[in-house]
Amino acid sequence: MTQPPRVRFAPSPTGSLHIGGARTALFNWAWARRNGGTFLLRVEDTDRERSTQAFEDAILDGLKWLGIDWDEGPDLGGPFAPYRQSERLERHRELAAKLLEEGASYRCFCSSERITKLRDEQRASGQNPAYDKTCRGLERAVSEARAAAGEPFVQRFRVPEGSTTFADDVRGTVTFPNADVDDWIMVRADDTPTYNFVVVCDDADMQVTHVLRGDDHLTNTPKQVLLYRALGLEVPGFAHLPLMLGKDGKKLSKRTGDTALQDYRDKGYPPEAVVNFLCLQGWALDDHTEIFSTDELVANFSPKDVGKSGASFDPEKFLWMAGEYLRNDSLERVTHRCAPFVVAAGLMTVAEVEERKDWLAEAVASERERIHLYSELPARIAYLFEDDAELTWQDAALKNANKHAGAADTLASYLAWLRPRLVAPLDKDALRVSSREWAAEHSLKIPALFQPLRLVLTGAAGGPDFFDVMSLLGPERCAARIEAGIARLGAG
RNA sequence: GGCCCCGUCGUCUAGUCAGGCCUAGGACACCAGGUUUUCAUCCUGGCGACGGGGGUUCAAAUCCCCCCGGGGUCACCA
Repeated sequence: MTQPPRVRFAPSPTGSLHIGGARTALFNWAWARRNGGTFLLRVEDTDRERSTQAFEDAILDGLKWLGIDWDEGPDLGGPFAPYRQSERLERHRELAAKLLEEGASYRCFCSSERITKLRDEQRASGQNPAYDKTCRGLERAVSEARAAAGEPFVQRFRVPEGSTTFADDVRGTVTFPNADVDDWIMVRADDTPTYNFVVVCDDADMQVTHVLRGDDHLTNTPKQVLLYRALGLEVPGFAHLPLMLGKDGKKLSKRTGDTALQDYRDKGYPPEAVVNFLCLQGWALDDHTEIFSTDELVANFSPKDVGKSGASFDPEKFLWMAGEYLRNDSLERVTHRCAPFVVAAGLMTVAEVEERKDWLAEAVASERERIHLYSELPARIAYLFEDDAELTWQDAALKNANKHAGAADTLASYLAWLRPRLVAPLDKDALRVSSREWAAEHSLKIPALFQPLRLVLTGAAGGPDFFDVMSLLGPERCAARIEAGIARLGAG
């Protein structure tokens, strides 16, 4: 290994962070961390119309949420500041002027109307749309004179003959015939530089050694490689990551569903699960490991191991993975992360969450194996917040209870026995055992007691062990629910 | 359409570079059992793929050719 790699993630703040972009960032970051390299962030905000500070903030926030940190960036600064493309305009112009001076690029006075017409005609006659190089042969004096006279022009790159080859860690050696590369525009008529131009200027200035980015940039690469050479710069290594596809097999787009990272955050996905799942789209730790930590990613990731084919996003597996993380994480952290959703659902206030932290943790513990996302908790524990006399009974639960004749009497009899044993804190294990004994002594099958009991305590057909529920409810509310239930069952 | 890329269970993938260890492994989903007071978790088992056709070879998911299918890209967007 030579120098530690310098890699970058360069989002444009024209929208929220896309999960495909998040994966690209993640791979870049992992590669840098694995090799003791540098991971930098550069904001590509050259599209002044659509770029906003709010999007930039949201993108950085999303990366942080995933646990990605960076060594240089718009917020941190660094040795190659500024890290916002719009702030590097002078440097871009300097390099553009140099290229023009050297003849590596040329002024093109063709109007955009002419170009559009040309393209239409080419397409109509079955040709490939490309600039016809009308201005390529303009003599320097003529070019200078027309520019001096105020005639508008763009600056085009003079693509040489031959072919362009570059190394790609994912695809191997890639070669494009230069004949297929258009004399592309570097600087627009309004004197602003275009993406393919600035990306090279900035990557070169920031001494980026490896460019890992989406596959959709593959055809831009020969243009950029040619530019590096024209600038007399060393060409970096590339790795074009296969695109993440939607269910329809097409490139994920904002239209086909939840592609914004923020959506997953809002939905209550654990960020660790998001990281893990994203990695699995195109990369695998080995032949059998599904769940792995960020540390394991960092210890093993290489762009050379990324697959070539696109991956269709599978929401079901994603949900499963979220559940895995939720079940295996510490109770404290799961509780902490569930709390905002409990508050948002109106079940508890922020103050209550703080005061009854242990109680909430107990509630989380009672339900965590039944949920996949933090956001699913409120609905599962809502029954604990209901009025004891008017608990909502689900049909399935009532049906189960009614399977047993004399359910109301059974409950009444059980409550008489239970009441003195309802204390706080509850010895759940002891009560579970003795309750079963009670049922046996009264010649009752276990379900004949427990199904009616589940109905009156939770109102649901399924749910946690109800000695957990009793503990959560506390002695008074527990008794109140059973009493109310007996009355309701008897009346029904 | 031109150029480029990709093609292993429905999905994510291991295996392809260095042909035999692959009667193709793991995971999600699905199905069937087991555990459990219920639901869920968990455990066991099952279902299920080398896109097709030709070669090369003693031997091909792996190498070659053709076909088919899918995708990306062709802006004074990034």
